[in-house]
Amino acid sequence: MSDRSQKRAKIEAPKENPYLAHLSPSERLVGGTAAKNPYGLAADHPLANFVIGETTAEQGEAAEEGDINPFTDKPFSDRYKKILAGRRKLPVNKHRKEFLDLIQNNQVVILVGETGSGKTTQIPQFMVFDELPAFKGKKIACTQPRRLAAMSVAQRVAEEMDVVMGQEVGYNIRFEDCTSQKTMLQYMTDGMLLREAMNDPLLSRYSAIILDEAHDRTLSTDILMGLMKEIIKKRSDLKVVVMSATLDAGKFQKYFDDAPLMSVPGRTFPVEIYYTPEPESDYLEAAIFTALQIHRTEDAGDILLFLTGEEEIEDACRKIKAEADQMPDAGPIKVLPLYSTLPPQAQKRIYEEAPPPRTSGGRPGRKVVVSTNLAETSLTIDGIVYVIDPGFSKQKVYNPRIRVESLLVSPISKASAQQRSGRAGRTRPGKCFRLYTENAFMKELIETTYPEILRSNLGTVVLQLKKLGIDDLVHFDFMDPPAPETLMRALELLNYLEALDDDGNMTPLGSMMADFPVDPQLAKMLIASPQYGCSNEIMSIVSLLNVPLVFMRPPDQRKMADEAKAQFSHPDGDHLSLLNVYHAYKTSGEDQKWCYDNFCNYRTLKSADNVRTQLKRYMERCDLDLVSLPFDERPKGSYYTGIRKALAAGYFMQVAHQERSGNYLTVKDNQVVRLHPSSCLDHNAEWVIYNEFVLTNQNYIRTVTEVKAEWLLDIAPNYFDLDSFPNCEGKRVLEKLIQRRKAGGGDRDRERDYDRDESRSKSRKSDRSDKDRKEKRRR
DNA sequence: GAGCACTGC
Repeated sequence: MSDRSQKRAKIEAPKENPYLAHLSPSERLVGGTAAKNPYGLAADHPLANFVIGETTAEQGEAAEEGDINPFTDKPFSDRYKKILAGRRKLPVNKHRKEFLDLIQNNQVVILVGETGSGKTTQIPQFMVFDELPAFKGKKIACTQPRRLAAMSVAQRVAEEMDVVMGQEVGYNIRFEDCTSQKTMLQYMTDGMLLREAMNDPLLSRYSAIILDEAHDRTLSTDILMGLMKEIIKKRSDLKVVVMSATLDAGKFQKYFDDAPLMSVPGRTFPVEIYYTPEPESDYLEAAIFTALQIHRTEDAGDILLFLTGEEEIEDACRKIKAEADQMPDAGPIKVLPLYSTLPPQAQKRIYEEAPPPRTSGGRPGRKVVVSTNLAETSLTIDGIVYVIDPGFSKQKVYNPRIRVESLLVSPISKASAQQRSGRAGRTRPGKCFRLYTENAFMKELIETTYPEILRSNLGTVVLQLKKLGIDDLVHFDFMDPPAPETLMRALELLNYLEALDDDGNMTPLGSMMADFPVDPQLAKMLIASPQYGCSNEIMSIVSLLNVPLVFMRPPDQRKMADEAKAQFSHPDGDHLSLLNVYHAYKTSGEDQKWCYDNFCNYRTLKSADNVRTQLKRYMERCDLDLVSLPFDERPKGSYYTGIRKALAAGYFMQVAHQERSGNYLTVKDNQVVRLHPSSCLDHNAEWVIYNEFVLTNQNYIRTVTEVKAEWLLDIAPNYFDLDSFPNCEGKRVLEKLIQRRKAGGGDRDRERDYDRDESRSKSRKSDRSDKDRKEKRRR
């Protein structure tokens, strides 16, 4: 006890300022001295007797049950009282005292709460009454991995506290800061808090930080947890609560040096689990069969089926619908797909009611939702009684050897299986059909899904850590330390980009790169772009690279869609086509109909424009010039040449060279790759840079633009140190080029670039017609 | 001649 009071020294009460008496407590706080503590409140104020860090559950509850809202000084509404009654029934409410005891006597508390426990809405409020953050000129933050959750929980809590959203309670997510000077409780995305930490490494604006959904183990949550361990050493006044849903809380507890753990039961209904007696050879077929079986034989109640991706889902939906419609002894069925790239209005259909029976008293109608992992955590569908879990999902994996991230259909974890089955018991008892054996569940499934940090390229993570002032990455206390090779790859990348020097220290350039909310390569490109006279264009291109594909291609209108896309094609590469699309979109007046007519995704373009506005703000903040080259500059083509050089300034490590065989080989790694068929690059380009390496049945490079070997040597001499190159044609070409330069032809070489550009474009046309003729002959 | 699980700044 005494230890704590030393840490959290009581604040001496200043004399109340009578001129502030007409203001609400939180308004009195802003900038005023009275604001510093609650003792500046009138004696009959609901919080008058509260001592920060020493309040009791009874005090908090009494204040909540009073007539006057202590944070606004307004009478509580009737709606508030109704909501309050509901809150009192949440499982977490019984643990208010226990929680306060723990948080008052410990700096870090781990809290395990199952779904429906109320932890996300109530715990932050418990803390508000104990911390009274506004009286200290501080705030309480509660992080969420997803934006939607941050927004909707904030909305809910604002209602529960009877305040206007964005005032005392608010949220802060990218593109939308819904907080004010008065905000004392702020929900936010974990990425947002991380970004804040990069500029305020002690997070001094907060008196308490709650990391919610920590079991999700997002990259940001993992970094934040490591950061919390650092910060609490330096800020004894900071309280930290780590909230998680799964049972592996012991791991969190251990990580935070045996912090106390509190467990709150959930409020869900029992779910009966069924396993298959034998392993299934074809999970898709088994899943469809099971869905139909349930539909024919089980009582009313909707079905949720988990599959791995869009194509599989659409396929399954068709088959289930077709077969169910053939069943004479079953009720009507409504089959609905759900995945993130589905347009929002199609996504909303999952909330539609199941169809009624064909005749009164007939077999029940049923809704079947066929979904990706989206329905496992991000979205909740009420009314689900039956869950079918084939046991697979697509997961990101990173291969540091070839530096490639890819998606792989993999078995899920036990935690994931549990989460899935839980979806059947939201509103009443349910059943979960696992399409694998109980033995497989027990012995083959891993406990929890590997955290993202073990499955990702860590370029951005390492840069962020450096920006946070963590110099010694090898000894940084990761909850799960990434493979040394993955860290090495990241350090190597950042060193070549000159974000880190040879000793691994962050350069001023690296510090600036970390400010941009994009991959390091793209950040480098943005920062270099003014030197190439084209920062306006690079901002547009980078924005489009940071949103999903803009080009729509409905299966039944492929030809039209491809024709529409061809209008934007630039012969030298896809990055320039993106620029064309952006420009056309802006010229259309950001017209939705124009997008529809041209097979462009309006929402995507709109969000790209949002991103661009943000990037522009960062560019200005970094004092980078916003410039364009004159379009009709002589020699011809220099406008696009400037842009391509700027692209190379960021992408010089993602280069492929075309061998005489016609194959492309990636530079240094010597992976055989092909241009993605969607590429608009229409001629044999010897050197290309690419945005993305897509690993499917074949190796593809996607979003590709032609560059010149000369540029690469100029831009990244360190990377193009040929001693480090494996033997290949590209290496020999570069060697010859270097020899020629040594012989003194360097500058003339560069002047001739543009001439060659023109001659190249001529030969390109003849290439094309050559090819066409050959095609015809073959037929 | 194609296949984008899901988030986030």
